[in-house]
Amino acid sequence: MKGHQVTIIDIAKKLGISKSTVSRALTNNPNVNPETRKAVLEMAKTLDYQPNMLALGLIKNETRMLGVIIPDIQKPFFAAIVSGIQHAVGRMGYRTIIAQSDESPQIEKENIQALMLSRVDGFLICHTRDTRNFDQIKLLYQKGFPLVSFARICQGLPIPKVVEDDFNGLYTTTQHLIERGRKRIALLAGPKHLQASKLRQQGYLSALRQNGIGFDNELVAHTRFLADDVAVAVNRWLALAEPPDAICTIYDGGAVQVMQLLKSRGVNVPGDIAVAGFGNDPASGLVEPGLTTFEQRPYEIGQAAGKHMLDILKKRFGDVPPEITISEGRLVVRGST
Amino acid sequence: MKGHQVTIIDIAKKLGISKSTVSRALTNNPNVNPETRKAVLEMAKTLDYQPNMLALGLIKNETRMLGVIIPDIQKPFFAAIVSGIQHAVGRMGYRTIIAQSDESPQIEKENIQALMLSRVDGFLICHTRDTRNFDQIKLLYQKGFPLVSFARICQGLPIPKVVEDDFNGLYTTTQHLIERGRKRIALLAGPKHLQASKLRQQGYLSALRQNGIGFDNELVAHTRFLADDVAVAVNRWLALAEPPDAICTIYDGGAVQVMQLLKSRGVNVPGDIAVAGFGNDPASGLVEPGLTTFEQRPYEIGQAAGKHMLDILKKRFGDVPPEITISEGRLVVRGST
DNA sequence: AACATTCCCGCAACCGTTCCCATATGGTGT
DNA sequence: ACACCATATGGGAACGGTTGCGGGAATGTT
Repeated sequence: MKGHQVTIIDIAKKLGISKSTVSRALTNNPNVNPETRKAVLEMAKTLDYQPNMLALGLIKNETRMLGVIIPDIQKPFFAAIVSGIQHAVGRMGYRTIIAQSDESPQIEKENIQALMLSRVDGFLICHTRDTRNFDQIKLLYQKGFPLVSFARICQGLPIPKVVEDDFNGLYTTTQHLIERGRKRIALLAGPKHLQASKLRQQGYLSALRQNGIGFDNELVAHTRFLADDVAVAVNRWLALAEPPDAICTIYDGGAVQVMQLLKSRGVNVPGDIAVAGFGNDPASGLVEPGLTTFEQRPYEIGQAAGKHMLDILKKRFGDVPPEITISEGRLVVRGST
Repeated sequence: MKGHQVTIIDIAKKLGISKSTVSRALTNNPNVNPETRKAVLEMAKTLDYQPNMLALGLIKNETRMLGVIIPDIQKPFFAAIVSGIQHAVGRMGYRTIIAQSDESPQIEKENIQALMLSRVDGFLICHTRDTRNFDQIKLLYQKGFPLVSFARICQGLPIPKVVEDDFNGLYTTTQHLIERGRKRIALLAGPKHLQASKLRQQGYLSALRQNGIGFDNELVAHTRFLADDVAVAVNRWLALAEPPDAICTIYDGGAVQVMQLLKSRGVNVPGDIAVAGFGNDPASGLVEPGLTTFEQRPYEIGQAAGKHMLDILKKRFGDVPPEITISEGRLVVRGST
């Protein structure tokens, strides 16, 4: 059982002085006799005094805690982002409360509510794949909470955002496949309404257009990033009169699943169909053949998001420009193409 | 900028009653007129009142926050544990502050200090691979903090612990290799002082002994779970007059590295040397050939740890037995053996 | 009608800290 | 001797809630 907490009053009593003086001594206030300060500091050490952050937070109205909302910590992408955020804000003494939405907009909403009650000093949010209603985050904005949006961002709010190199990534990857002589390039996309998915699809389309390759609607499949969606898409493509000779995906997880499906069907990769991914997840270097993919550095995305948050927290009064940071990537060519 | 926070005093003023009554109405205290309560509740809603958890925490001396200390959130094992913990304690309204020690005992110590100041209601700790001094966690115990130790546990403290199926895992895996006809089975272990590594090594030794296979000290290598250590070990084994015909590892990450090294040396797996792992990390199903491994379910380990914590928090006064939970596993046989 | 009981409600203390204001003390300038 | 100032300290309000205690009004009991 936790016994009595040592408070500044205990120190004051032991020393026969007032708690005001103890407080001043502890906070490096100059209006205190050096000898008194020394005595207080010593007594604090011998009593093993620990300041009560709750009381302090009540006065200052800050907790030095940041709320981080992500869909799923078990995805390497989000884990790396979290790590980047923590290392960025940790240096300034901020702690992070991680909340998982499990890709549920409802849980996302509840998490925001709960963290608001916990009086976190700010939010770093990556929405679920299904979030279409941004009322909650707008509410946060209205209430004046420092906000940073990353990866799956909320548009239309003047807050800092950090995103992946979406357009460029798929443009580069598609270009690469075309250079490898592929003519019928399929695209495994994400949810239609998701901005990141849209941009990646635009990159893909742009590369096709620029190379005079006609766009075939049959070759684009939208998924919710679920294994079943991928299987349906691959089955459909393989059943086509003219199946694709390459499959470009907007996420590595999907690419790995595509490769496994093709392998089980006896389709040779890259001989019959080349496969490319996006992200350079740990998995992409492990599969056989290695997956060609557009590398992203989620750790750095996290760091950038964390730094934006620190900027807001610091300048609290001189508004921070709602800068949008694009995390640069590069193509990693492996055996799958 | 965050404007004025709505407090119970605001509600009280608007309604012309005292803040005590408002407080009682809001906390379902029976000593309040149903009509008054209704009025308060309505006013709270129209004013969008949010209770201040800091003030509440100051009184109750609790934060409903739990500190979780892990070496590295980017390791799938720890990410899954964190997820399990969060889902277990989240139902009871507890939030988790995740702190990474980056495998540094010093940072681990600092994290514990910082979270103590933040007045978390309890700690769930997995130590670094190098932690040998457990003074910090013992201090926490003395101070009466609810404590749960998992995976890399602190022995000698009467607190709940959740561990992997260490002994049994390596016993089973080694037995499997022997059944496959392997005679010279090497062991890639972890740090010598780490309890989990010790137990796994004992499982390995036990299986050898039981099958009348002599123990060869040359065939055991200790690592700090680093890639360089693995390379050194593999090089040493391959240079032996009588190289091993199987390599058993105590962690999947090491097994994957071993397989890559062997492949780059032109050694056939499992033809020349069989390889087995521990954990069933996501990677083990992706490599070629698939890695035979002893499955662990880190998500469940996290859940068990979270439940232990809830038990302590609930029974606060009727001590909880310092139970040790072993998370059962099973052998997953794939191509590498 | 007098008294006990119940029901609501307000007052004030408290949690641990910061910070403004008042005050005592001693030294300096005139 | 007096006003004046700097320095060091104490007192108390404030942050936003909870809670024990006491009191007044309404009701029930004899």
